[in-house]
Amino acid sequence: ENIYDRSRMAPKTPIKNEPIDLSRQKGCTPERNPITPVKIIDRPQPDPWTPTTNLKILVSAASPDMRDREKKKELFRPIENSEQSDTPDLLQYDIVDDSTVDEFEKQRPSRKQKSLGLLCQKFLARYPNYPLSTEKTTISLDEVASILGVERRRIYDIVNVLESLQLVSRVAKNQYCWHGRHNLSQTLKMLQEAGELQYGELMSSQHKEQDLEYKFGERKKETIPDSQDRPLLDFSEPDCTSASANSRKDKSLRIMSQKFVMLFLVSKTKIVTLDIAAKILIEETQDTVDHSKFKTKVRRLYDIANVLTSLGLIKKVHVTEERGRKPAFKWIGPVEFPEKNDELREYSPTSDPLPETQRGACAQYQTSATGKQRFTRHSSFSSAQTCEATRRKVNSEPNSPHQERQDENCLKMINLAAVCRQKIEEDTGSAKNSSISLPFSLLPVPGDSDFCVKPLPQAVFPVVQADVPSFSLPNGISSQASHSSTPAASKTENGKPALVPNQPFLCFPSSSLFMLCGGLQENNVSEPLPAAGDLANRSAEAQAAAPPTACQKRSSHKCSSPSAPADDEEPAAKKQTLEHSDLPLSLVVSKKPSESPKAESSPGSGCSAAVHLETNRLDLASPAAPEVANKESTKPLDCQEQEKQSQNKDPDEPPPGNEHSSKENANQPFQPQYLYVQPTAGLSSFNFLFSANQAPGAINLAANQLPSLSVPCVMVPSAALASFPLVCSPSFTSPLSSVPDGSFSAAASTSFSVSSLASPTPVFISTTAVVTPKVSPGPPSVDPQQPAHPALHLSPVLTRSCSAVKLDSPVCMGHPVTLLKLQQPSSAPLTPKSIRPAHHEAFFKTPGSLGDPVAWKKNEGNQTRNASSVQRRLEISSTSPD
DNA sequence: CACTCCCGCCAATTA
DNA sequence: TAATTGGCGGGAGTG
Repeated sequence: ENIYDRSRMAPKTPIKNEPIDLSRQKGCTPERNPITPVKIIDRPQPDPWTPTTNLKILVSAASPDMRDREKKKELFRPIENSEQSDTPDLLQYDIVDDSTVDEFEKQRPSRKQKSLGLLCQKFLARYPNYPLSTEKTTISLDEVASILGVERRRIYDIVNVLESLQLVSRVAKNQYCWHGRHNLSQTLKMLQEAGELQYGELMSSQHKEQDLEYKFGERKKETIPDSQDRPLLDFSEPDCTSASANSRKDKSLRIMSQKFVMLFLVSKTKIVTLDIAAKILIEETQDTVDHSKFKTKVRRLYDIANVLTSLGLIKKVHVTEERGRKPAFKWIGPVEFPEKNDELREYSPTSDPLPETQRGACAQYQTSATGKQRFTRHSSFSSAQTCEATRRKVNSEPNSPHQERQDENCLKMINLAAVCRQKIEEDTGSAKNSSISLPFSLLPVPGDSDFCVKPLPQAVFPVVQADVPSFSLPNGISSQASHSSTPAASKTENGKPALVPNQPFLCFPSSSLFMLCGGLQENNVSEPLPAAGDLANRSAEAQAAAPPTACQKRSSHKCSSPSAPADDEEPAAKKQTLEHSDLPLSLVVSKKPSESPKAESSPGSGCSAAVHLETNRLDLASPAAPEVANKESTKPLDCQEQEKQSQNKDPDEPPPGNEHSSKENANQPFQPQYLYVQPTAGLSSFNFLFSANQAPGAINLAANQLPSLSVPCVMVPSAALASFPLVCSPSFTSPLSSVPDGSFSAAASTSFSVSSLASPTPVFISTTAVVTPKVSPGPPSVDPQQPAHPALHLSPVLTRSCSAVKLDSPVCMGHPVTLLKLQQPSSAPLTPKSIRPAHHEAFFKTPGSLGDPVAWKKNEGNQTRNASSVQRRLEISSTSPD
C-alpha cells in the first residue's frame, strides 16, 4: 500500500517522510524549502516506512508535508537521475547529489510538490554551481521541462529569475546557457549598487531610524513610489548574436526579480516583506496601485521568492511588527560580493588565467575582485546615491521592447566591460589588442543638439564575443582575449580605441550608468580642448582609431588610482576602486546635450572596458554589445589617444603584466577618455563612463600596455547624471602625473556629487578643475583634490585606479574627453531619439539625486510618466550630501 | 479565512 | 504564421 501511495501520492499514506535532509544539502544550496517552511510535524524521522509508522502518521494527521515529500521524491528522482547526468563538474559541493536532491525535493505535499521552489531546486540540481569556466552548459528549455516534468511555462519562471541574477543567460531560443554562480557575487554587487542608488536613501533612513525591514518597507513604499527601473542590471544575455533574443521585454519577472534582490541588498536587516516589495514594485510599474495589481505582484513575488529561496539567497520569515505578522523574506545569501569572488576563486583556483572561456571570464573578473572587503564603498555610494534612475524610455517610444533590452544589454555590457577591463588590465594591459576594451567605439560628438556625442559610425562594441572570454584570463591572457576577440569590434580591435583627441567635453544623455574611466596614460595627449566641434571630429576620428584596447578587462585596477596602489592584483585594485570611489576620473555626463553636446573624451588611458555584464559570455563584446549599443545607450568614446596607447608601449609591462603595466603606465600622463554607456535598459540607475584614454602620441604606451592600464571607471548613478547635462572635461593636469588621482578625483568628485547634480544644470567636470555648479557635496569625505580618494560617490564600479594617470591637459576642459558609445558591431545605428537629450531627461530623472525628492516627483509627473515609474520610486533624495 | 501560488489562458514577440 | 516567451489572474491547496 505504501508503495502504492507513494507513487500516487495518496494523501494519506505518508509513507515515510523522508527525512528530509534538507537541512543539509550539500553545499551551497540553500535550503530547499522553498518558501514555506514546512515543518515536519510528525516525525522528522526518516524512516517511516514501517507500517506502524504509517499509521501513526496517518493518524496524526497525516501531515501533508510528509506526503508531499514523498511525492516529491518521486517526482524528483526521476528527474534527478536524468539531471545528474549533466553536471559534469559538480565538483563542488554545490551540486546536488541525487540523494540530496531527492531529499530536498521531498518536502511538500501535493501542491507543494509542484511548487516553483521545488522545481527550481530540481532545476538547479542539474547544474553545477560553479561550472568550469571552460565548459559551457547549455540548457534546453524543452529538455528541462520534460525532465522535470513540468510545463515550459514554469521553466520560464525559473529561468527568468535566474537570468536576472545572471546564473543563466539566453543563448537562443529554447536555449539558455548555464553560468552558475560565478558571477553571482558580481551580479549581486551590481544590484546592490543599483539598489543603493535607487533605494539607498530609504535604506539610510532606515538605518537611521532603525531598521526593520518593515519600516524599511514602508518607507519605500511611501517614499518610493515607483521605481522602475528597467532592467537594472540586466545581464541577461548579451547575446550577441541575436539581439532579437533579448528583446522581449524583460519586464516583469526579470526586473522584478532584480529589484527584489536589490531591496534585500539594500536593506539593513535584509528582510523584506512581500507586501512592501510588491508595493515598491508596483509603483514602479504603475502609478496606480490597483489592488488587483498588487495581488498580481504578490503572486509574482512569490514566484520569484521561491526561486530565490531555492538558490539559497533568501528564506521565508515572518516579520512581526506593529501591525502584526507579515510574511517576509530574509536575505541569507552573501552580503559582500567580494567575498563571493573569493568563492569563485576557490573553486577555480587559477582563476586568473582562464583562458578564454567566455563566461569564465566573467566569473573571473569577479574573482579578480577578490574579495576584499572592498566594497565598502557602498556606503559611500549610498550617500551619493540617490537614486533613481529611472529611465524610461521615454518618449515616444511606446514600447520598444527591443530597445529596452538593448538597453539592458548595454548595461550589461557595461558591466561586463568593466569587468573585462579589469581583467584586461590585469592581464596586461595589452588590452589593446584585445580590444576588448573597446567594445565601444568612440563617439564623436556630434554636437547635436541632442547629444553631445554621436555614435560612431561603427561602433563597436567590440569584440565582444570572443573577447569576453578572454577576460577571464587575468594574466597574460589578455592577449588571448584579444584574439578571440572579436572582429566585431571593428576599430577597436585594432587595438586602438579611438579616441577623440580633442574633445573636451562629454555630454551624456542621461543614461543610467556611467562608468568613467580615467585613462591615464598618456598624458601627453592632453590636448587642450579644442573646440567642441573639433573635438567632435576628432573624436570621431579617434574613434576610428580607437581601439579596443580600452577595454581591458581588468585594467582597471589601476585605473582607479593611478598612482595608487593598484598594485595588487586586481582584486585589490578593484576594491580600491570601488571602495575608493575615488575615481580619478573625471567625467560627467549630462543629459542635455542640447547645448553643448559634445562629448568628448580625452584621451586617456585606455581603459577599456570590456564590458559585459552578463556572465554569459561576454557578449558584450561582441554582438551583444552592438545591440546595446544600438540603442543609443552606449556610446563609447575613446580618446584618440588610445591609439597611441596601443602603440605605446610600455616597456614595462608586457601585456601580461597586468597591473603592473598599468601602473607603469601611470607614469605617463594620460588623458582620460571615457566611454559613455547609455543607460538604457538595464541599469537605470547607472551610467558608465569608461575612460579610454590613451594618449595619442606622446605618451604612448604600448597599446597593449596601456590598455592594461586600467582606467578608473566611475559609475555614476544615472539619476544623478540623468538630469543634468554634464559636460566633462577631462582635462587633467599633466602635472598630475604624480598625482593623477587627485586630479581625477577632483573630477570625480564633482561628478559624483550626484545629489548636487540634481539640478538640471549641466555640469562640467574637468579633471583638474571642475566647474560644476554644484558639485561638491556628494562625497563626503572626498576632496576633490585628494588624490587618494577621489571619492566619487558614484560607485565606481569597476574602476581601478589607474596607475598613473596623467593628464596633460590643463585644467579645464582642455582635455578632450572622448565619449564612446557602444555600438553594436553591426553598426547599429543609434537612433536619434535615443540621442535626444530631452528624452533623456525625461527618462532619467534622477530625482533623488537631485536633491529634492519632491521635486523629483514632480518631475515625474510632469515629465512623463515614462520615467516616472522608475524614477519615482526613488524618492530618495539625495541623502548623501548632507 | 488568509496566505500561497499553481495553472494555464492568451498576448506579445520571435523565428 | 507558428512558435516561443511570458504577463496575468482565477481560483485551489494549505494551514
